[in-house]
Amino acid sequence: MADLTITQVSKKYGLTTDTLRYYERIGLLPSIPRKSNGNRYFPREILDWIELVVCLRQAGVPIEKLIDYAHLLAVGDASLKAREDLLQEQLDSLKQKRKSLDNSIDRLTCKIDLYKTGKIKDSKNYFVDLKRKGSSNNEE
Amino acid sequence: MADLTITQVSKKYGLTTDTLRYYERIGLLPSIPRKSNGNRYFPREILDWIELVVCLRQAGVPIEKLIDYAHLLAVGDASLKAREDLLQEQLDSLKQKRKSLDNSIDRLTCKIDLYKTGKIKDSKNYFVDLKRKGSSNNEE
DNA sequence: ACTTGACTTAAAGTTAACTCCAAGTAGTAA
DNA sequence: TTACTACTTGGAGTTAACTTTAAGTCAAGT
Repeated sequence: MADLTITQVSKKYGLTTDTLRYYERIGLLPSIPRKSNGNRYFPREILDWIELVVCLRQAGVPIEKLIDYAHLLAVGDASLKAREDLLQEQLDSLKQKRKSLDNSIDRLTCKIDLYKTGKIKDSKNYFVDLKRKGSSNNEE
Repeated sequence: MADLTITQVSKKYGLTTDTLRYYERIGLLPSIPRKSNGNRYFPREILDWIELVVCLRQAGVPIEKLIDYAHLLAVGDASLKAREDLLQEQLDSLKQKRKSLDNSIDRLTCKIDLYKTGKIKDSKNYFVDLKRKGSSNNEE
C-alpha cells in the first residue's frame, strides 16, 4: 500500500507519467521495480527522492546535477563529502538566483509604480515600426 | 557618442551580438537604426529598453511577454492600462517564483545540515543499479 | 469474446532561446 | 594592393527538458 502506480505518483507530484518514465530512462531515477506484468511500482524510498527532485527542479537545478547526485548516492558512504559539496554548490547558486530575482522584482515594482502614478514616459518613437521591417535611418 | 555599436552594447549588457540581432529579428527590439554602411547603432532609448529586457529575462520572464509589451508600446497612450496590467501579471508571477525558490532553498538547507551533522540516512539500496539496466524485481 | 483502460516500449517530435556558419561588404593600416 | 577587423545576412544547428506517437500487452468488466 506504500507502493504507488505511475499514475498515482504522477498525480502526487504533478509530473506526467511520461516525465517519470523519461526520468528513469536518463538515470535521474533508479530502475523502478515492476509487478509481474511489467508495470512499475514506486516504493517509499523512491518517492522521497522524487519529492526532492521535483522541489529542486522547480527551483531550476539542472537535471544533470541531480543525476550526478543520484550517481554519488549509488556508491554509498564513500561519496558523503562529494554529495554535501554538490548540494552546497546548488544551494549557493539558488541563493544567487534569489538575489537576482529580488533585484528584478524591485525594478519591476518601480516601473509599475510609474504607471500607477501616471509618471510613465516611454520614448515610444523607436517602437512604432516594430512590424515594419526594412526602414532605414542614416547618419554619419 | 551616446550611440554604441552592437559589440559595445553586447559587452555593456552581457549579451552576444548574435543575441542582439536575434532579439531584433523576432521583434523584441524595434528596428535598430543603421549607419550608411549598414551597421547598427544603438541610441539611448533602445539601451534603456535592452536594460529592462535583460533584467526581466534574467528573472525568467518569457521573451513572448516582452514582445507583447513592446507591441503595446508601439501603439502609444492607448495601451497604458494594458501595459500596466501586463507588467503586474509578470510581477505576480515573479513573486510566486520567489516563494517557490525560498521553499527550495529551505529544503536544501535542511538537507545539507543533515550532512553537516552526520545525520544523513539515504536509503541508497535503490540507487546501486543506476547504470545496470534490465534487472527486474518482481512482486504481486 | 470483446471492449475498455492502464500500462508498456523505442523512437521521433516539440519548444524556447539562443548559437553558429558561410559568404559577403566596408573601412582602415602597411 | 593586400591584409585585417568589424560588421552584415539568411539559414541551419544546438541544448535542455520534456512530449508525442505508434504499436503493443495485460487485467477487468459485460
